Amino acid sequence: MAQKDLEDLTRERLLDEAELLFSTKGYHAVSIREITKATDCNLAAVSYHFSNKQSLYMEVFRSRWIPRAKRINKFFKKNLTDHGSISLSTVVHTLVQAILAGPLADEERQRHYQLITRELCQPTKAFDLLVEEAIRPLFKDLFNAFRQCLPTNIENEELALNILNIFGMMFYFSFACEAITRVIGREYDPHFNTQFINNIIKFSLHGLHVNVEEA
Amino acid sequence: MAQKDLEDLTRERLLDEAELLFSTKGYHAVSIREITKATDCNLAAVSYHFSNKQSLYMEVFRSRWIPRAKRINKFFKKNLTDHGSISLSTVVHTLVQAILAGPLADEERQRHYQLITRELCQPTKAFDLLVEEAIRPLFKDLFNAFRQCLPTNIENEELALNILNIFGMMFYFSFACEAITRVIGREYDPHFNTQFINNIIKFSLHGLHVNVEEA
DNA sequence: GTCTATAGCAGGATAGAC
DNA sequence: GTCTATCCTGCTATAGAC
Repeated sequence: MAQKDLEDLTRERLLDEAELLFSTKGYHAVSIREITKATDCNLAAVSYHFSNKQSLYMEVFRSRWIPRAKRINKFFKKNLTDHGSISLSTVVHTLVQAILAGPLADEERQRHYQLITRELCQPTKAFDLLVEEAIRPLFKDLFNAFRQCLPTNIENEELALNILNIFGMMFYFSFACEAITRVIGREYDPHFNTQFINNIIKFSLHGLHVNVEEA
Repeated sequence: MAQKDLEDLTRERLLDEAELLFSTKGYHAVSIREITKATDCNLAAVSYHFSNKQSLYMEVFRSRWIPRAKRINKFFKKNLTDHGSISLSTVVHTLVQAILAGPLADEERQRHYQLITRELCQPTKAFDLLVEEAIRPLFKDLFNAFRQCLPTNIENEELALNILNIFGMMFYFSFACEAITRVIGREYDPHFNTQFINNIIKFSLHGLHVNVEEA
């Protein structure tokens, strides 16, 4: 049993370090040597636990990224139903909070969105998994939620584009944070965080082109 | 003279192929062998013309990316001044058209924004160059243009965030086009292009929270 | 300026001891 | 399950012929 724990521990720590390194540097810029060194274990451990580098990469998504995405989706759904009536303002607030504040710590969030941004830029077979397991379900929930509080004359295609717009803004502030810091000269301190989160909410609410009262 | 042209030709073709490969696969995923093979020239040509791989990468930005960004900036400024009075609608239309339609062909645009997305995700020293030569100048022009047509009670910080929002949406549709196609099941045909461009313009105009008439 | 040849190294993967 | 030792491929970079 103690042996079993130890196995798992090495395996889990490999996944943690791999995710961190893959997200910050990208798949090809990271070597197995670097990962095992950071994990403080032997080079052969990757082969033993995951058989090869590519499978380790996939496993990072399977056992780290997707469960985290599901937590976010659940957080969104729960907070939405906790509100009695679903208004547009509620949906947007809940969505943006789930993605940009939500259940993730700041570094965890950055890792999460840098990983998917690399896949968005150049999808691999990992992306198919994400779409099926996490992206499409969230998209579907969002679609239904918005449908309940937007005028019925808005077409499906326009609604889809508007949802993509909101994700565009949220992703941008997540994956490009180092670059944004350099350009506008502000750190992502808690004050700035709430500032751009509120700004995205406000921008999205008006962007959706419906006059709404403050929630 | 013919000799000189030939030199330049190899050098230029290397830059073209390098940009294409770096943008689609990322720096580390591309080897000099792959670049020279695609250029149909010798492996040593990179060393001769650029001394090493890193310098070739930098030169792609210096001689390809930045001139293209300057063309876009010029396109924006020219079209803006061609309109007599500067309204908010004009600024947003002109910006979005410059970035998403503008002077670039479709593949060229995708290359352009995939390259910078990789730098946004994980800035290298190339990014400092881009900020100085292209990003800050455009940002400054945009700031001035918006200042002329937005109520003066909007703070600088909010305006900056709103500009970033718009860029977030525009970048997203550019670099993630393959992923978006997979998720929503639509190709980037000319019809879809105009559709999402118009959607971003509309969303941005309302997002900026000022009631505007159609231009 | 272009090419061949090669030095020298880092990477992924695996066999086999413990 | 962990580790050492090693194979082998593919990379960057360069020396030197043409």
